[in-house]
Amino acid sequence: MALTAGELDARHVSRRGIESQRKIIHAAAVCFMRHGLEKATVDEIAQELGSTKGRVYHHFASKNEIYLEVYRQAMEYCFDAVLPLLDLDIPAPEKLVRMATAHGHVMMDTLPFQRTIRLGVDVYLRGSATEAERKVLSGLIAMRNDYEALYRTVLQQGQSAGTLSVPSVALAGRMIMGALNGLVDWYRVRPEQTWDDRDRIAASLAEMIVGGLRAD
Amino acid sequence: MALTAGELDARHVSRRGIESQRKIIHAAAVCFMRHGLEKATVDEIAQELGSTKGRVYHHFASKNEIYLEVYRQAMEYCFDAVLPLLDLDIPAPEKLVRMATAHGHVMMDTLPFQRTIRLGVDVYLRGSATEAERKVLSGLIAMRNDYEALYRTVLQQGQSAGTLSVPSVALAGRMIMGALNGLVDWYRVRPEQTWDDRDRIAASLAEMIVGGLRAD
DNA sequence: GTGGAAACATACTCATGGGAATGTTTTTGC
DNA sequence: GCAAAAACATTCCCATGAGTATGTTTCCAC
Repeated sequence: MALTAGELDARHVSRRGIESQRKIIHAAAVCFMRHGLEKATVDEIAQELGSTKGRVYHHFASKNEIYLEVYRQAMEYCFDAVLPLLDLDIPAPEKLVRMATAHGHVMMDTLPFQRTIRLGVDVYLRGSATEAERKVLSGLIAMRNDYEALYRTVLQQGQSAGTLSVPSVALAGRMIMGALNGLVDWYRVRPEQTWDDRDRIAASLAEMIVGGLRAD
Repeated sequence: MALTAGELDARHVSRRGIESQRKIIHAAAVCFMRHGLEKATVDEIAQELGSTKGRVYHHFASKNEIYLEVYRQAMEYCFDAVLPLLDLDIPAPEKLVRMATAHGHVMMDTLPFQRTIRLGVDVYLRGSATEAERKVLSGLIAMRNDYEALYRTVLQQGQSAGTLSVPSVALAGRMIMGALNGLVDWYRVRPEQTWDDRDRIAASLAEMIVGGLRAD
């Protein structure tokens, strides 16, 4: 399931090259967030790096490939933040709140990446993608589904344990994802904002979301 | 606040012309949903109508103008469905559930329009828009905010009446919108689906969302 | 220290699609 | 019923931006 970086293209190995790739991905995410997937040009991404197109196309075969890598990175951020929480030995409602809070943090901390995903998702790449690219995209969409499944698992556990009252696990999962991902639509980074400020947002949001699912 | 159709351009008046505009808007929404805002070409929109570019550009000055009109239409669908419910003399929690359910229905019934909004929102039009177009966009964004304010009003009423427990009205409003609008990301139209099926989705979703805000 | 490959920059090609210009038909006001 | 304006269709222009080809420089292996 885990798609290793560079699946489309196994040329790059050097340490410096990897670092350059990372920077390109990050610059691309910022540009995608600013101007959208199409309006953001490869030249602009290069400029964001204080560089030129040549550098970008040396590391990536196409703009699509860059987008896919941003997508993958965004998903990895989510998994890294939430996976550890699954092992916690706490009641399902509390675990859900913890997971949702963590997800909220990721949304705010990696905003350009998460925003990029929302901008196109499946609609981008339609037609104008190679067969290989489409396969990678399918894998990423599956990855996203796997991520949502983490929440459904806990929902199911809570339902079985009687700590949660969930009419439809699938629908509840959708609801949770929607409410949390909505963050990227309205959250704006403010320099003076502290971690505590963001934590209040994430925790409060998580509590409201899970609150509607608690068994009373 | 209410922006009348054709604000950008007051040429069109005839009954037939209006009808043609409506069809163009609808075809555009479908195309935008299918291929995204940029990938959807004006030629494709025309083809969706069984027509050509000439027709489209006779009624609209630019592709941007079409997008703005789709946006406005989407918002009108929302207002039309929810505004009447505000006069209902029922407790805030119940009213919220009714509003949320109605909104859910609109999301599913006018999917192409609602999906189009999410595809670009503020990010689309950046730079490549005339001053007039940007002003219209500002109005539409304000309209969207006014819509969310409807929910905040009821939230505040419930808070005051003690029927709701809302730590942050602003945040709760965001949460509700996010959870409901998320519908357009995963909902797929199925021919065999009845109104009752959709109502179960909308009602169940609404109940989960508001459930977390009830005063216990 | 030198050959060669990786890591870029520079300069080009070329398809695409928005929009304008222009022609043709249909409708409508009088 | 006849101008004339609206409602289209057809054709063309041209800016834009993805991708390529070809340099030039930097880095590392040996």
